[in-house]
Amino acid sequence: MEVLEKSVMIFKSLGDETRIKIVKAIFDSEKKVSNIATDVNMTQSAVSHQLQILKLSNIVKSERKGKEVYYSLSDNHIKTIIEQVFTHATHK
Amino acid sequence: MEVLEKSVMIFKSLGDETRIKIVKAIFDSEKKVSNIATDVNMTQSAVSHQLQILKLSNIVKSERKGKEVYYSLSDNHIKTIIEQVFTHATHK
DNA sequence: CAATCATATGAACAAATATTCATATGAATA
DNA sequence: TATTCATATGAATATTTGTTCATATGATTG
Repeated sequence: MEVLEKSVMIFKSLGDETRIKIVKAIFDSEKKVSNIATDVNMTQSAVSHQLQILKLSNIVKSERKGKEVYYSLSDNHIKTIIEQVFTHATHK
Repeated sequence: MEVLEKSVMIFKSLGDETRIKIVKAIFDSEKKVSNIATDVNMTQSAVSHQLQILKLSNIVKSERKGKEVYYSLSDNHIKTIIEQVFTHATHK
């Protein structure tokens, strides 16, 4: 995939209130799916679907630990991007 | 509007191939609508609609000069954000 | 001030997307 | 190994979104 397409995917992935909430929920530390669902007040299924989208665009990564799957941000670069946008949104 | 909502708007606005192309077209210098339309190979109307979305989320600003309206990025912060995402997309 | 040029906008249609529901998969444990 | 727990996934539906077409607005110029 081209850089432009990938960039669009990243923006698109973050351009949804549910997904931004998910990202915020795991911003500082990994969480398992059921806890994320509680945090963002959505069904397990809906959250799982959205997590797959975030994963496909390399925004989050996952790690299975026994029965549970833990999700976290894929790297610090993503954090920087999100913080920048939050800052921009704050001052405009 | 809340910061989270505004942030979603910014991401959503940039999460579309047409709009990213528009943003790229005016990345270094302002351009009038008709020239943007030519650059991104779309109708004037479609471009104008998308420019309104970009404007609503404070990504671009506009200035009328006679009959023509020139669009440019609203500030350097937006540039930084886009460059960051492009960099991330390049390395993943 | 009528005509023309540039851009904006509303409505309609088509395409993309999010959520729900039912169920499948995968792992632990009794 | 049958059951239970946690997560993933497919299909269907409902909503959102992008483009087109027709036309409106705003500004220049003859």
